[in-house]
Amino acid sequence: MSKSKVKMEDIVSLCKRRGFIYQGSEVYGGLSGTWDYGPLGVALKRNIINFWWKTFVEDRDDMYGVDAAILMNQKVWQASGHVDTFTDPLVECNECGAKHRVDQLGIDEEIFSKTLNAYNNKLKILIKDFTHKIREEKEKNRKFLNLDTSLLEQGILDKNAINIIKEFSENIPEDTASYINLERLSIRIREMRLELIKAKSLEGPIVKEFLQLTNITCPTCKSNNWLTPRKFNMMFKTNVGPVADENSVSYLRPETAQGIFTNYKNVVDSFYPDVPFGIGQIGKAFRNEISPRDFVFRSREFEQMEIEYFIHPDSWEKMFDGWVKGIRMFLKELGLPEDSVHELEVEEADRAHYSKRTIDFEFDFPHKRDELLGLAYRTDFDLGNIQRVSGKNMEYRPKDGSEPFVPHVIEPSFGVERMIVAVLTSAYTEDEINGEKRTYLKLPAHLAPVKVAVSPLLKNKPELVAKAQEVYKMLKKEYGNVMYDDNGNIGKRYRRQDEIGTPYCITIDFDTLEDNTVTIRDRDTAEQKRISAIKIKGTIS
RNA sequence: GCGGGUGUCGUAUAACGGCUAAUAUGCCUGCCUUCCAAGCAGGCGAUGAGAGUUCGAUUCUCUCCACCCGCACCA
Repeated sequence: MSKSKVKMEDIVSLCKRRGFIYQGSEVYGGLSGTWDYGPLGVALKRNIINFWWKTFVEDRDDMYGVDAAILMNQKVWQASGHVDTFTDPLVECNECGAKHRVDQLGIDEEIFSKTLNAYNNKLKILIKDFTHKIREEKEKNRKFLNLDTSLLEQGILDKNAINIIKEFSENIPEDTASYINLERLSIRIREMRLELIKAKSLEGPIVKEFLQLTNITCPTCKSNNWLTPRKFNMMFKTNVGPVADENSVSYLRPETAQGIFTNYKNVVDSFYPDVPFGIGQIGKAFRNEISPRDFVFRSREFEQMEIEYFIHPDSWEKMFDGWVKGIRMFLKELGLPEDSVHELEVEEADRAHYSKRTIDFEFDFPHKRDELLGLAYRTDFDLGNIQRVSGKNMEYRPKDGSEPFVPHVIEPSFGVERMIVAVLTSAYTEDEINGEKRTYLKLPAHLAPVKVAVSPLLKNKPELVAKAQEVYKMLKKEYGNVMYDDNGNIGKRYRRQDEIGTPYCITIDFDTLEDNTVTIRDRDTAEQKRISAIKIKGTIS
């Protein structure tokens, strides 16, 4: 597996030193998986985001933008399947401590299901026994209290038993052995009920026992000594409003896509675009990753740029190919070398069950080759779910009167942070100028945080400074991201600008005062041209 | 989450159970400098957090936090 020759630590160091990216909450010792953007980082990020938006939304006739709320109705995440699929049952190995997803340990489903049935039968027998014993106690006219009334409410006990217990529960209990036994039995029944419910989602003691008995071993250390499997939810949970109860539960969105699907109908109602059309969105998403890693590559708070492209199911292959081409072009303009980008067809077994085709675009990152973005054909899975759960019709009615249909979607999904790492990795370059090493960022000009730096050749010559200020102000007005730099000597300034990827440096010297020409220096070649000051705008792209 | 490693000025490194914690670079002020990190003078700036051992801890021990590597996990 290939990876970049650029070292992540060099990029991290440069990002910190030059004000691109800092550790989140750094003064307090940091917070795992969070990163803050400094002045140059936010500029780079904005440039990437804006370029994406322009390319895929603004410049196209078939695209619409939205910006949905991060907090959404909890039904969104039930309908999308995130409440289930983002709740992974994990089990920890008692020998080596490694954690594994229970559903990936190779459990035989048939045997497991039989086990659960057997357990359920055992439970039924206990309940029968319990009911029977309560009757006996009544006949002996014994009194008892504090039996678990939730068993009654859940309909586990039959009506007769309920009546019997109700009748006695308000009376003072007699302290008898049979009473204690009954109480124990009721607790046990409740426990078993709970265990059974948990086992169905692959957690709890039943699953633990099952793993031991069927001799399922730890993939890491091959031992068969497990702790009790429990759930790990990747979604950040919170409560909306002052009362923290089940109804107020919400989640920070783990992906932005749902904000698009939930607005699909709104956009159609407002604009009634012809199919195919797409909705694009850029925004933050949150995932409580088990282990954030590799600088900003995998963090707990990240930004996505996503499109849901709504199509007629008959045309999906053609549309899919169109997106592959569009993405290739986009990546090229970000300055990513073609031989560092790899398109990986995701096999059926590995892709989401609802996807008929997925391509991962991978990149040779400093840590390893890893996923940069994904392109997935999601069929009508999402709109279908919304239709089912909300009861609202999601069909699209073609203007030509042909058969209505629920549109299928093609989803290109970009991670902003991954783009940034990829762009920095591609841009990070070391070479030599006059025998001296230099480090510079070979950023495409349209992404550079500073587009052009303006310097007076000497800063103790007022006439040069005045002229340089004049040129600086003119360019600042035009481009915005222009820097005035009079630090140290001219060579130093060039190197500083090289390191932050400024493509052009303009120097005002004594000739400028005479014929109004300046020198413009190219970052990559370090070559200079002398041009008329009024032609600067036409020269820098 | 496990195992291993690391944590000292912004960055990269050094040192030490005790004296003012060093060097380079960067940064700030001033001087100088006619095109690729020149020079001079002055200055700012650090032992991740907490506890313990000790007369004294940046150094030893423990806990926590963060990052890096491997494993595992990951639309």
